[in-house]
Amino acid sequence: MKTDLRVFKTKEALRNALMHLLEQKSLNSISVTELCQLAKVNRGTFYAHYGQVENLFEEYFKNIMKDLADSYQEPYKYVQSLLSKDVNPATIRIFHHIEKYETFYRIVFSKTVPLSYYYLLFDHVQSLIRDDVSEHYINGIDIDITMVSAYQANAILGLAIEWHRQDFKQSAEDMNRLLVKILSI
Amino acid sequence: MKTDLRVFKTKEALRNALMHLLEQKSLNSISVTELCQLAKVNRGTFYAHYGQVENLFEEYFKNIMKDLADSYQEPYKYVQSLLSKDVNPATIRIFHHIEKYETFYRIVFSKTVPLSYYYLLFDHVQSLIRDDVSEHYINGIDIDITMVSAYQANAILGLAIEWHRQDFKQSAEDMNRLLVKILSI
DNA sequence: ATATTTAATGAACAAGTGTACAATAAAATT
DNA sequence: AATTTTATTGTACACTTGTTCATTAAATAT
Repeated sequence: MKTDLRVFKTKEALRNALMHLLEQKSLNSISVTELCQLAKVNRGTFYAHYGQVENLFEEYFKNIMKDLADSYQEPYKYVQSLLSKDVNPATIRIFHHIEKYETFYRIVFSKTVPLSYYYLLFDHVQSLIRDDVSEHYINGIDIDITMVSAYQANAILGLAIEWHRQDFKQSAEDMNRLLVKILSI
Repeated sequence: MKTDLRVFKTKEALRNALMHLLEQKSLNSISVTELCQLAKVNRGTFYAHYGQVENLFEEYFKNIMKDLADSYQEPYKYVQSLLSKDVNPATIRIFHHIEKYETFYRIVFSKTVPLSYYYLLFDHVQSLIRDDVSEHYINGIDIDITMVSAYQANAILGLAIEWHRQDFKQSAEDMNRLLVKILSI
């Protein structure tokens, strides 16, 4: 069953309005009322689809996460010059992905945003890493793969947080080199 | 200049009211109105001190972070049986600290809470780790200590997140053993 | 093309938000 | 103990939130 054209239109209008507002103010300061006024959508209609502004943002979020997964599938362009036994290409791609969607990640890493966004990001990175980890450490029987991937995924996100904190002044390539250096310690 | 007794009383009343409410409902669902009704404090008075319920919570937060720092100063009770060249006692104390304040950390790690709490926690862990890191890697000249400590601090918090996600079913000792095992890989 | 389905609208509601200000009362100062 | 300072209170205001429901209108199905 395909979605009703009217639903598609209102969702699109709301999505566009949100994008415009996000250029001016932070996510948590955007009210349902002003969003609906800009989108020319009835407030009741908004509540029929989303409970709060954050839920609308999460739809956009999912698109970005899809790109993260897609870029993981891509040929490993960036790993050739950065050979190191412990580095896997997936982690290396992450900084380029963040650089590509910098505007988005400035929101995701901003203080006022709910922790749930970080968790969504964490989940994706963790699952990308889990595969590589499980292949690596199949021999060590009683090691908790979930915990190891949680450890490694969040370690890399720690670099991303610090990168954001330093206003993304380094290039994605810089971050790659840094990660390889840390892993080689 | 010491704080006015009235200010102390109202802040105390609000703090107590918040603690009672947090046992029943989540932080983000507590309204200023109900908080003030329970605390028997005028709503205007609340706004004179805090802008939102979260700001009140952050005062409580600072006390917990003080304990985290204090426990770092304590004799290293827990490290004797867990000797490993790369493990430092500070990181090992963290899981016991989290276990001690489990109720609190269930809030800090909950999805609806703003990312700022995670950052406050991150900051403290990072600064605890930074000292050990800088002592370790003084020889490697061009390594960014801030980035390395961000990496390691968040790695450990990754374990904490996964611990929380699994409802703290492991003991703090279990988590210590796990961390040592991961670091020894 | 017409009938049917259903999404969007507008209006109205109780409740919470954030702010302002004069009146009051509690604490600090003399 | 009397005076001054200032935090708290009560009240009011315009606004946002989240929900409900009958009406309208757009899309789908016949």
